[in-house]
Amino acid sequence: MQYWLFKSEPFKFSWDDLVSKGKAGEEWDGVRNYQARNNMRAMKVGDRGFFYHSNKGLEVVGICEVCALSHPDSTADDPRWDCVDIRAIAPVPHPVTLKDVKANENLSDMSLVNSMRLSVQPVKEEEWKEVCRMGGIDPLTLEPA
DNA sequence: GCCAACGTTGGC
DNA sequence: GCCAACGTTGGC
Repeated sequence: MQYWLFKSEPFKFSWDDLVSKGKAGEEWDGVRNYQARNNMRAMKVGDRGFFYHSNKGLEVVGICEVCALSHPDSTADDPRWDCVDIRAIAPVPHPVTLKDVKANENLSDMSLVNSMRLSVQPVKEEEWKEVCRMGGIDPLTLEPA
C-alpha cells in the first residue's frame, strides 16, 4: 500500500463534504497539474491518503482511501487529465497543523513542506506513521490512539 | 489581500 | 528549445 496527501480548500470541498459522500466517495477532479495527475495515475484501490485543508485550517483533518483507479476527469474537456475517486474512512482526532509538521524534524522531507504547491503528494510510510501519531490515530486500526 | 513560488503558455 | 509573460496556488 502507498500513502498520499490530498489538498483541498475547505470552502470549496471540505472533509465534511467528503464524509457526506459516504462509501461511494467522490471523484477528485479539477487537478490540472502533471505531477499531481501522475501521482493519481500511480494510485491503487485501497491506497490511503491524508486529507489536508489548505488556505483555511492548514491542517490534516482526515484519512481517506482510494476507491477507484484513475480515469478521465469528467470535468476536463482535455483528455490528458485523469483522476481517482476517494472516500473518507476516518477523522483525525487531533488535526495536525502545517505548523506542527514544520516543527517536526522527522517530517522535514515531506512534500507538504518542500513542494508547497503540489496538490496531490506522495507520503512516505514513516511520515504516514508520524503524522498519525501526532494526530492521535492508530495507523493500522484507524481507531483513536 | 498580498505576494513569493512555481507551473504553463506562447512568441521567437 | 529558450525564456519572458502570465496565471494560479497557498502561506502569511
